[in-house]
Amino acid sequence: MNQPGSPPVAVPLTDLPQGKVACQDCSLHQLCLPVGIDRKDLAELDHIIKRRRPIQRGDHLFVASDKFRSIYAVRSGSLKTYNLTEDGREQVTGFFLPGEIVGLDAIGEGVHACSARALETTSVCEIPFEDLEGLGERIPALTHQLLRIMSKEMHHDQVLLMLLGKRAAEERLAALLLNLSQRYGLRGYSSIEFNLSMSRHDIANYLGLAVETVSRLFSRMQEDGMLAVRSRHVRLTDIDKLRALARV
Amino acid sequence: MNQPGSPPVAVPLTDLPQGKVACQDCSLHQLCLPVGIDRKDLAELDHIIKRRRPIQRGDHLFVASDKFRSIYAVRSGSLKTYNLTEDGREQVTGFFLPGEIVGLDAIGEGVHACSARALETTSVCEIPFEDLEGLGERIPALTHQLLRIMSKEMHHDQVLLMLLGKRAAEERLAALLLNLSQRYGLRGYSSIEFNLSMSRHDIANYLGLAVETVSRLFSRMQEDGMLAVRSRHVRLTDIDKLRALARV
DNA sequence: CGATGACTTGACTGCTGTCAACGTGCGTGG
DNA sequence: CCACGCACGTTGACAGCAGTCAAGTCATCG
Repeated sequence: MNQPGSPPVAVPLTDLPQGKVACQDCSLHQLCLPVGIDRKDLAELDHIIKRRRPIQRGDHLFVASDKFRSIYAVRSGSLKTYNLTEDGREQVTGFFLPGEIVGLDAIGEGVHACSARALETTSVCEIPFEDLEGLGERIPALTHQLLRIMSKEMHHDQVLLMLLGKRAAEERLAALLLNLSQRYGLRGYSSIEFNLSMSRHDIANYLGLAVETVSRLFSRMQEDGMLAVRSRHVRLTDIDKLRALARV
Repeated sequence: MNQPGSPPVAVPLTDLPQGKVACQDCSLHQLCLPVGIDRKDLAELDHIIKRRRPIQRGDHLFVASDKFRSIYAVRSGSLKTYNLTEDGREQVTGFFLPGEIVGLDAIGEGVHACSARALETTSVCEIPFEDLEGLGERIPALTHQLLRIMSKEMHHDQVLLMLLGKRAAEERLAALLLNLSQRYGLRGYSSIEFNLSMSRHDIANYLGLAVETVSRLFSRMQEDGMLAVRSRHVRLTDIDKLRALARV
């Protein structure tokens, strides 16, 4: 992990052939940028993508105010994105699982608007944006999928806004757990039992709560029989109860 | 205004030639979709745009779950977008001023994710999304600008997330006022004196606060000499103080 | 096995929401 | 033109949820 105090720097990563899986053969095919793109065009997309040595827990993929060059698809592991206030407080704005795209909010200004940091050992596919735009001119389906992904992320942000603006602490945590459950499910993992890759601190931060509050909530929800939690391992034992709580 | 109780419906609007200003001649040219697009291509864009009779304060431009057909550029007036929770509570997610684009978060699902309602008499340019995508295939600059706009809106959401998650009530209001100030300025209005088109209720809702809190904050900030407020008219009398408060 | 960071639990405080009453401005209709 | 009604906005009193501070437990890793 980067030492606190020293300003974070995105780790410079050398290209390595290891773990190179073509888009066509990638298990995340159905969740990622390739959705709706035919085999031939996929080969072209594959061609511009750079695959890199995995980054370690705590390493930065990019840092706010870095020049924007690429967007990134998570291949394995997970990331968080966050912003810093001037006085150094952090706001976690998202968690990214395999198949999800990070860095889209930098397109507008040409500079990264947030920082992205690995929650565990994580590999990503780097997609140089200039190349992607060029490719998009010849493959409309690619642009359409990019627009869809961005639009969905806008939607995600709005759900989060709703959580932070209108929901009590308990509802927020329930909503996050159900959201993660669904996303793990889509990725072929269990949707009722999973390991959180993010710390209590990150969860609290994302939900706009204090760590202690999150901790108390986990305990209470366990007492109430809706989940079993031991450290970062969570099992949802009463999804309906959770849903009622989250009102989703 | 729609009667409370009856479910809101987007007003069906007939096309009218009135107030028809071509994109080339529109004063919002530099703020809107046309940025970076040359004169010839602009004529094509102009061709697909529909201009409509103004909608009245309280009318809906679209409602969440409406089928997605078009995005809209605000020509004059202003809008708010909002979501409803299942139990009917509202979360305002954005205010839109002339030159800003509404409806982008519907691209992903093909269905509007939020509702958009006029805060005052408002005219919009309707841009059918299918046509726009088609045009984008021939005019890459158009797609680029669309991506930029979406990316900027993602950025806006993240700033708002930061406000709701990490900021005290006073900082939130200061940040909103400075943000509006800047946006009014860009549009050629005064950036230190303006009329809010949104009610205290909408402001409170947007900032995740109670109306009473917002009202108290306006009073306190006036006592502290950073602004003068009378009903919806606001004059920022000490922008530096406001900035210090908002920490922007 | 000890050190360090992550997490939990408890005690207390304070910000902001809720409830309530009152003031203000605007449009409508007599 | 004025009186009325209604929506919007302001102010005050009070309470509760969640934050802060503090201490202690647990887990992980060298």
